[in-house]
Parts: sequence; C-alpha cells; structure tokens
Amino acid sequence: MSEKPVVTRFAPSPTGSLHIGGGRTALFNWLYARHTGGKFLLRIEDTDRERSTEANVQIIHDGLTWLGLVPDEPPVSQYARAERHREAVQQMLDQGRAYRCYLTVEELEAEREIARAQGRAIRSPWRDKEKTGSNLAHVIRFKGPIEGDTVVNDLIKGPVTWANKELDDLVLLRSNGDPTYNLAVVVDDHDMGVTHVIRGDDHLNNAARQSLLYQAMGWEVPEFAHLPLIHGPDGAKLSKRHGAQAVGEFAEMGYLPEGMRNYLARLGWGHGDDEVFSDEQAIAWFDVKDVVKAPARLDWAKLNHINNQHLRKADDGRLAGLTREALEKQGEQLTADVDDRLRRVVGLVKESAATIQELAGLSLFSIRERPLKLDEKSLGLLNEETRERLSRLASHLQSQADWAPEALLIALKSFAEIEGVGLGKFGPALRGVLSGGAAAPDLASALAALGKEEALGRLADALCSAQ
RNA sequence: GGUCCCUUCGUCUAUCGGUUAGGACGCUAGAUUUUCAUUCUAGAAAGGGGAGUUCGAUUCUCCCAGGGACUGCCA
Repeated sequence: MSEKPVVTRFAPSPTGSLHIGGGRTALFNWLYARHTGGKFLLRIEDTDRERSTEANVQIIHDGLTWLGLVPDEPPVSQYARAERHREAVQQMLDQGRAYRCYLTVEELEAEREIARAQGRAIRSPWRDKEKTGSNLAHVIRFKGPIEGDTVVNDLIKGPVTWANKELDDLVLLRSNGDPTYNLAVVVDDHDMGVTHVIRGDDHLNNAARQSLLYQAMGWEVPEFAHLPLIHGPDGAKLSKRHGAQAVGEFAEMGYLPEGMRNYLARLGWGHGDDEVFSDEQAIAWFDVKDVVKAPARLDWAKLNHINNQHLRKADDGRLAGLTREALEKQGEQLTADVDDRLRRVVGLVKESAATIQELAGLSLFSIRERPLKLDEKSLGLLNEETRERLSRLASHLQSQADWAPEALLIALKSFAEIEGVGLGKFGPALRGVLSGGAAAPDLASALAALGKEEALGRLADALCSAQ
C-alpha cells in the first residue's frame, strides 16, 4: 500500500511514569522503523494540562534513552501545536463536518444516561441546529456519518468493522478552546507524516473515529496496528503490586537494556524458535503483522533467564562499571582498586547472575579488604588438620605461575592427589578463607578472581590469625 | 447495558486443514560437582465448551462461556 518510507511514532502522555507496556510499544515502533529503513519519531501528548508534568516528560526521555530507543528527530510537543489543531477544526466547521454543541455538563450527563439505558451512542441535539451569534459556552463536535460502516484494516487484528451509528460525535475542541486528544493525534500524525500508527490495544476503538477524521480532512488514513496489552503474572492489568511497572524500575533492578529489549520483543512476538537474539536480528526479523493478537503476561523467571543470557555476552569492562554503580548505590565501601577487582571477578561469576544487582552480590567477596573477617561457619572449618593442609596448599600455589581458572583447577586437583584426599576435604575451608563466608563462585574461579597476591594473602591471614 | 478485541502446556510462543501438536522459561528426576550455581540427560505438562464445513480440524464459519479494552470537554 505505502511506497513511501515508513514513519512510526511513540506518543506517550506525560501524566505518569513510563509504563513497561509503553516501553514495548516504543520498541515495536522502533523495530519496525529500523526494519523498513524508516523513521521513528516521538511525540509528547501533553494536551491534558492538568496532569501533564515536566518531570514526567523527563522520565519518558530517560526511559527511552535507557532502552536505547532514541527518536530520529526532536520530540514534538502536542500542546505546542494547538493553533494548528484549531485550524483543522475550522476547516471541518467550514465544510460542515463539525458543529457547535451547547449542551451543558448537566444536560450531557442526562443525555448520556438515557443513551446508555437505551444501549445506543450519545447524540447531541445541536448536531443539526444552528445557534447563530451566540456567545454561550460550547464545544465543537465532529459531525460523523450515521449511515454505513467504518472499517479499520488493522495490521495485527485484521479488518475490524463498526456501524457508524454506534460512533458518537467526539469533541474536537473543548469549551476553553483546547483541542482534544482524538483531534490532536490525527492532525499531528498527518503533519508528521506518520505512515504506521502502532500503539496499545486500548486505542482500537479510537481508530474508527480517527479514520473518520482523516477522511473528513481529506487525508490518507495511515496503517493501524494495535498491540495487545501486557498483563501481570496473574493476568490482571499490570500494576505496582506485580513488582514493577515503570521502565525506570527495571533499570534500577539491574536489567540490561538489551536484555529488556529481547524479552519485551519476545512478549507478543516471535520468530520461530528463537529466544535469545541481538538487536540486529530482531530488526531483521521484525514485522508488525507477526505480532500475536492475545495479551501476554509478564514472567519474571523468563525475564531473568533472558537477561542472564545477555549478561553472559556483555563486555566485562562495561559490567564492571555497572556493578560498581550498583555497589555504590548500596553504600558499599569501595577501595581504590575496586575497578581492577571487579574487572577480574565479573566475568567469572556473571553466568549465575540474572541482574546487575545479583552480579554485585556475587562480586562482593572479591572487593573486601584484608584481613577478612570470617564468619562462624568458615571459622569452624579451620581445624588443626585443615589448617595444616591449607598451609601446604599455600606453598603449592605459591609456585603456580598460570593463574587462570582452568590452570588453577588443575593445580587444585593435583594438590588433592598429592594429599591423597578429595577436594571436599579442604574445599569448603578454602572457600571460607577466600570469601569470608560470602557468596563466591567455584574455587578455581574465586582464586582467579582475587588474583595471586590477594588470594595467597587471604590464605596467609587466616592461617596466622587463627594460630 | 452497548461496541470492539482476545482464547494452544503454569508462562511466552510455533503450527499458516493432514504433525507422536514443536521450542523456550519454570517445574520434577538423574548425572557432574568443593557450597550455591552452571552444564548435561530424562520426564510431566496444552488446543475453553458446543454445533457446522470437510475424507480430515488447533487451524475455516457460527453460537456460548471466560478474560480484556473502550463507552469523558483523560490520553
């Protein structure tokens, strides 16, 4: 249908935080734009002056930036375009496609009640009446067709049909002259050259009225694609009690943006059996028409799994930096050489971490300063026999040149062989000495993460202090 | 109440009339193992209900049920 380059947009309203569902909507718009070589735009729907705040606009920008979904052009403020919206209304007024409605709030309410009781759409009596020269407060309504049907060919849902008589005449301009959402979206999407309106399912009903508006203005109707919403694990609308709902919260919890993108893309869209994929792959594979029709539930376990997979692939230097930030936020005391230490440990423990927060927890043992304070359990493992064995192990390791995990494992095993015992005979004690009792990876990795000097130092500390 | 949307393992999904209904997460069992984890192997687990079309329906049509959205001078 469209030979023109694709233009998509994300159009959140700054009346709250950036919801994870909104994040996914942005992601799908972004993916589709990238897939088609088109443009991805951002428009802030701030026509609700009561509830829109600058702080929320900032939250949207922060969230999108974190997710890596940066628009290709500067964001558009919908409210700033109010003059243009009024212009469009004037055109419809001139062409008899809109009318002034003088219904008071009370009258409207009464009418609404009647209409609802009769199971029909509300109709203003002013639709076919003209009140010339009146200064009375009034809104401007769209004069929609009463006969026939309106069909929206949704890219995801397929053709959806409404009887025009079911569609009420929506308000275009409020009594204070401010444009309403439904009018503003249409005018803005047209002016911004949006070819594909990809948004939440909750707007499906609006799509009918909006296509009528496009037609009244003599504009080409864009393609519509309505994404099913994201629900909580229990199937109910996602809310705070499900753990998190704002994009910022997921960032705080230590999920990686690429992991988030992967998981979100996978929620409601799939490409065969592929579960873990890169942005490049997602871009190459994505098409709105493949989006699933049914709403999906947020699954923390799977999110963790996907994120873990991306953690494994991530650059260790970057992870070290992120881990450091997390530790700082937790109020951990950081030594001067913390970056070096993290750089060494992060790659060795990341496979068992789902988030940066967990990575921080698993790395903690390595950034403690000597001498370590051993916990009860570790102390208890240091009996006479073990102490002597560890002392022999220390000298065994002293001559160890290759301090990589693989080599260390071999060294550990050969030592056990020399001693004529299994690793289990001294492993737990060594672990305690190296970590103080904190979480730590396997022995070889722990030794490697600490580095030869630190590891042997900790060993020496424990052996002499307990003497 | 009305309009519209949705319905495959617990969850995310594959299937595009013919399959032992596949994969992933999670779960269970076993193996590996110095703890936890990782890794490996195996296993349990699904087409909401009812009609119809068809040689044959998860797949097409209709009805019902359940869930959801909208029904604002919010977006």
